[in-house]
Amino acid sequence: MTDSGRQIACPACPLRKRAIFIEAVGAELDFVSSFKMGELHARPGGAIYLEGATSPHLFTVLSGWAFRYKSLPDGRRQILNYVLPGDFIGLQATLAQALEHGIEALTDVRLCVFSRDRLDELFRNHPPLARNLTWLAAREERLLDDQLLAVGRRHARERVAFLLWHLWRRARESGVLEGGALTLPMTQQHLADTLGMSLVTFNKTLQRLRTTGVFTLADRRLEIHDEGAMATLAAADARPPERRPLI
Amino acid sequence: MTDSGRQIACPACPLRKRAIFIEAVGAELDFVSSFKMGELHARPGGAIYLEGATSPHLFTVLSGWAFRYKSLPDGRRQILNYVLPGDFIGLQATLAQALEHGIEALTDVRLCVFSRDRLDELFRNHPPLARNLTWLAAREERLLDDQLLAVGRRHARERVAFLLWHLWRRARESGVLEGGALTLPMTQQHLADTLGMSLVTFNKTLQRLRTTGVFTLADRRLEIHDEGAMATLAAADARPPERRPLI
DNA sequence: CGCGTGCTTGAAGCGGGTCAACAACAGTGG
DNA sequence: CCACTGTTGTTGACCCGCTTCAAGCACGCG
Repeated sequence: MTDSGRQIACPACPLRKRAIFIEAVGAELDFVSSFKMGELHARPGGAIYLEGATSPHLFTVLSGWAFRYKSLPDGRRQILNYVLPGDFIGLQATLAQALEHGIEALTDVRLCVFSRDRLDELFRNHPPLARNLTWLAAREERLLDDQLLAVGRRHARERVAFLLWHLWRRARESGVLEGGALTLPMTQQHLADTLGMSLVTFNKTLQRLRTTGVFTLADRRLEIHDEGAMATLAAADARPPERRPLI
Repeated sequence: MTDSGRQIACPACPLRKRAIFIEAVGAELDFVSSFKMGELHARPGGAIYLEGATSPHLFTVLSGWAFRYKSLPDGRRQILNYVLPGDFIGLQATLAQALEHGIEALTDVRLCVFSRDRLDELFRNHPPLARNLTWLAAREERLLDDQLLAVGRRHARERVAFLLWHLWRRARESGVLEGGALTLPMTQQHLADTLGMSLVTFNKTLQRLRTTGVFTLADRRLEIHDEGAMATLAAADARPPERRPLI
């Protein structure tokens, strides 16, 4: 993880142009600009947060993919969620306490760095931003609810379909779909660890799903041809994406 | 779900006396008092939130147990978390959107009712309370992280031990331990649905765990004799409970 | 007394886990 | 230039843990 040279000023942030993000008003944008301490660059495989460590920083992802995980003493790992551009991370930890999860970069990741110390100021002087933070926390919670339902109660087929469908939708929302296709930055081991299954089972389930023709996935290039059919395979129901705040 | 007669004024709330809750200062306590619209009573098995419905209300649990769940179209159910006295619920839903999870009472539950409409006012005029809300959302998220790790990556033995240990600790924090024992308000079916396993497996795993003597569970009365050993069985590590805000 | 609910236990089957081997490929160093 | 190595994806064989099916028991209640 190294400091990056070029900095993007918040009002000029390319993310803000995306339709999914609710536009911010001037005063708040000014505060966010001043709230931003700098940028950080993480390389693939690098730790953004270390499990069990403490960090005085909060981040917004500018570009790239990462994942949030927890692990057991013997090495078993559960991936909790993926982190995409526009996502705000670090809120889960309370001030003095150690992080209970780690975050690791999957690609090159550029992050806006904020100081935890100035959260008070944010809450005091910028209620709308405070509300946005809470909204984002609630959103994260909804994602976890879904994920928990998948891991706990969906069959292997449904789980795999669900994850691909989920990633597809999130990638589209975050604007990282390239020409109607998604290049997945993670290995099948990551995906298996997300779904609480073994690598082998993931692969074999994927093979069987490929025969449905509902999607194609080759060389990590995912294309979903029939989103409705995919949702059916996943035993999931689609709600339209909500516009969300960007900190 | 019916209206209850007697009302407790927030400054006199018996929950506030508990050491686990951070004491509130006057101005905020006054606002919470005015924020509180009334009380609600739910009977065992009654719905506090209906999956897929909308509700203009937020709640703090005054007494009793409930659980948060999601289900699949064919009836498979995943219990996401349990709700105990002092817990704040309803934040997960955004303003206009339908609730994506349900909450059902396990015992008689008394709830403080708040209006979602006045959240804006809370954020605008009471930054410390806003911060508390965010803190509580982050806490809920940490609980879900743990739960997801358990369901996804723990073995059946560890899962069952983990859940009992988890409930024990939360019950103690919320002050619902009676004479060093916890009377569980849920059936084994609930517990199995929490852990993403079948009722039969839960029961058989429980039988095997009973022989360790680390805890006793009979007639729904749980007693953990050696908390450290229990944590080992659960492949969990204990952090001391944190004091938390009460809305 | 009869019924419903929850707990317990046995038997049988299968879904997913583990072990193992190999192919494809990229990176490295001789 | 080409072995050598490590990573990722793929597939087969085998087995165990968990699920499903089934039945019996205890208890509370109308």
